[in-house]
Amino acid sequence: MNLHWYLRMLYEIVIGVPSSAFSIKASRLDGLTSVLVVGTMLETFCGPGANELSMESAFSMSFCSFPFPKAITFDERETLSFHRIITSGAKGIAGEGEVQNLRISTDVKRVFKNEKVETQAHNGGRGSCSVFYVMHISSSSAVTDALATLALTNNAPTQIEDGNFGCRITSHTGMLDYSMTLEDISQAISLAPNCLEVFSPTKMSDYDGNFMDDLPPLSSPSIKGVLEILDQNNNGRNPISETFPQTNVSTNPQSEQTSGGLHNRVAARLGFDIQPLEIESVSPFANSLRNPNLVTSPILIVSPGFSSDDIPKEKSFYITSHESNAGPIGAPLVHSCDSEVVAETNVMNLVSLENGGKDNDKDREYNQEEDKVEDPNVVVEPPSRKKRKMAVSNMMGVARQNGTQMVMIQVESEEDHPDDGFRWRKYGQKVVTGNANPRSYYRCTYNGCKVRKHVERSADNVKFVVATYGGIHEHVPPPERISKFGTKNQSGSSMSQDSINQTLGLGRALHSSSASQLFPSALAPQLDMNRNDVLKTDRVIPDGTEVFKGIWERLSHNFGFNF
DNA sequence: CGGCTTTGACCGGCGC
DNA sequence: GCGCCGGTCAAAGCCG
Ligand SMILES: [Zn+2]
Repeated sequence: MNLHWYLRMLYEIVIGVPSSAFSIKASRLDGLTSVLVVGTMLETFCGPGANELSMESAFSMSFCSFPFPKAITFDERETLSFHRIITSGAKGIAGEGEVQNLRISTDVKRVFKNEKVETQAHNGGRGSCSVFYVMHISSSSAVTDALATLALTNNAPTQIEDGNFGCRITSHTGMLDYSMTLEDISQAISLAPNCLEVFSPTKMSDYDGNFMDDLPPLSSPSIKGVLEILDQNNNGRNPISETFPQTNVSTNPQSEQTSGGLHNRVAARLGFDIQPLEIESVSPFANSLRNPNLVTSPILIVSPGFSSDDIPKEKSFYITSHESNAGPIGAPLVHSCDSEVVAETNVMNLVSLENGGKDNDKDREYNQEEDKVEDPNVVVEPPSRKKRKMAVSNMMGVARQNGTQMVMIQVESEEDHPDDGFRWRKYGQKVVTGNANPRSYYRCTYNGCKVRKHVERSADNVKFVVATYGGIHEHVPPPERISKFGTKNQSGSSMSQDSINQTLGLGRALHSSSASQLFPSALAPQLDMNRNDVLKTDRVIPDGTEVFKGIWERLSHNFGFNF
């Protein structure tokens, strides 16, 4: 193994890439951090001393109470050492999780109709991290995809490390994510005595001061610096083998030394100090506000007065208050963004369209409400709406129509009526002006459920299917779907009422998921961790192309790499 | 026969 | 008021 290369790659990938490619400020602090490839999988690890990590959104699955096969039960999870859990609209990709020896892991598989697994993502971690962040999946997946691509392209050395927190990813998969709920988090907390706080942002301002978006530019350590650190760390010990178990997670964060801007900020916010960071990874949310081209999202906020040019024929689009009826948003789309390595269209943009001009008073009212729960990913982008829209691969929008909340989701799909977890009965079809593709009307077949939706192929791009949901399911998705895998909730405990309420979209508790905050999850397709066949609708993800390009350029420039 | 789609009729809101 | 249009109804048909 070429340690030199390894270290450089380590730095670049773990620190440099997020910074350069995504404007995610990050820094490498004391301790070992590694990136390696096992077979076709990329692995990243944080060594001893790590107490905070933001790397992989899929990790949120580890804390989910949602019943899915092979779920990691809370009491099995090595969460004891976490003293802080930070979520940021994270969603774990639908898939399965399992406990492997000495690590927490989640496996994510993308399974198509033919049952063939196309991509996989695997995450594993140990309790050596007392804190971990969960990045917005759209960004984290893009990052990890890029990293994986890069590492694989360069035949990164393979190394297996059992002892530490890490994630192993081949390629991110679907768009169907599970949203962590407060229930999940509270359970995690209850089982993580060292977890002093859970940061569950509910609106953009929650991130203020808690992430590095408003911090000075990252002062990336030079290669020399990295090597120096390496020398220090490697002083007599193998940086890789040294990583193991860290059982000495500090129980007294206040006594720990702080390091790093984010760290200081966090400490300040918390009122006490926390342990040094192994990695600082910042939510890309704020960055997306500034630079939508870097970190993108499939979410589309449709403002009142939205012109028909943007969304044909929807007469009344009003931003809703996005109350907190969180729940699984199943939008096949959105949030997850991940990565099918594909076209540039995979780069997602979250766009908040400006008012079209009419109903300004009302618009303003709605907008204000919107601001309160503004999704960090929302990008105000007045002009060139159409153009932006074209760049969006998956979108989600919220509107109010005829007094009922409407959620619009655009997802790439070959099927005219992508499966979203609920059962629907078609009750009409019409061709509406502005779109030669017929619009189909569906109503939820659940007894008494009033939820309806209409689905149509996008006039702009027939590859996309636009589904507009209205109403809230006051029930869970059809059991047959949930029990598809025939496994019971292995977390040992059944869903609490709150959890159920959230699932139903009735919950009023704040939700950790920004998406859930934005959208009445129950309106959207059910996010079902148990379904492997749903991912066919989520082919929208961000492409790693541009990211990789950025990485490549950076590597070439900094290190003279010539891949 | 249940569950679903198809499809023309119907209806109500809105703009002219 | 009239006609357009999006949305819905419901009878008929399809299918396993
Ligand atoms: Zn329903």
